[in-house]
Amino acid sequence: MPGKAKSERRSGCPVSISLEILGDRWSLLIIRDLMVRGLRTFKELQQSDEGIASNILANRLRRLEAADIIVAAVDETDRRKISYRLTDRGIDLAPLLLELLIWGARHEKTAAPGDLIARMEKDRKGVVAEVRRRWSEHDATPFLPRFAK
Amino acid sequence: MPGKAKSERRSGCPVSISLEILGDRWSLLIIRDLMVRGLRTFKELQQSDEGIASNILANRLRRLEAADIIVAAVDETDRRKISYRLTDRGIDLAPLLLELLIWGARHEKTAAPGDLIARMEKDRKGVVAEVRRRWSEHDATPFLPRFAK
DNA sequence: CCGGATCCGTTTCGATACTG
DNA sequence: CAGTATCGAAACGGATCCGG
Repeated sequence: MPGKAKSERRSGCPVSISLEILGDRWSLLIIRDLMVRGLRTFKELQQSDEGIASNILANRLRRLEAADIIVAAVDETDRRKISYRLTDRGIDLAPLLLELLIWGARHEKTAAPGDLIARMEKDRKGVVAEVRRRWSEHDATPFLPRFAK
Repeated sequence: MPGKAKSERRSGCPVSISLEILGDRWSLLIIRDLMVRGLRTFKELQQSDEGIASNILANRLRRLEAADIIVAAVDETDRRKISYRLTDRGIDLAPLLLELLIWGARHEKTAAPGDLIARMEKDRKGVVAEVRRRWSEHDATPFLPRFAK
């Protein structure tokens, strides 16, 4: 790669650093799909989110991997497939994602399972614990069945 | 290929919509500066975050305003100044921002007030309530004194 | 087929300079 | 002070190609 070191200023606040990884339209969406929708493979992720370009998806996956938020591993059941999983760091994003989900449900009137969100809001800790439990057990069950298309 | 509308695909999940607004490196940073650092004016915001370009800042401020997350108003004390404030929708982002802060403090080892974060983590509700209280009272006091430069 | 890599036109970003 | 104007650089994203 020619020409790498360019703009090298950043505020030093942890939030900034986090946003250097998460601060784009796709990264958190990918994490949501992994965490909450139970998606695993490149193709599943590509078909979700209604059309992320394959090169962009590949780029984000590598960035998230480099940030130790996800890991790529050969699928246990199907040796040909690669499945992406959240690391502990990635799972720790559950509270953040939950709040994002809650905020979106509250303020964007997209057809979202309102009652489910309401339950989430009342039991944040329980929800996060549930996500954590499922992931530690390698349970691929989607937490949310599906969002409105 | 002509015929189809251009970029008209988006998943419909509230998270996606939210990320259409928040999904960039600067927006949440600006919100943080308003909410947590007590910054108000264009210049303050520009000098914070170590160098956001003025055109980008202007652009983001207008986007956030269009999304009804912030409002621009003539400063009460100084008629020449314009001060930006969070709307109710914006204030509702407090839990999200708190989680982002916690995650960053946990996983990015930037010089952050670790004990303060720890207290935040133990009393999320209290912190959010405090932010809400200060904003409802038009109290401009920064919640966090200052981050490491 | 799956998981990308490459090419390439378009959009957006961002640094600097400038302005009401 | 609070922004525009400009313009090169980077990112995006669609199509296509490719190794396993």
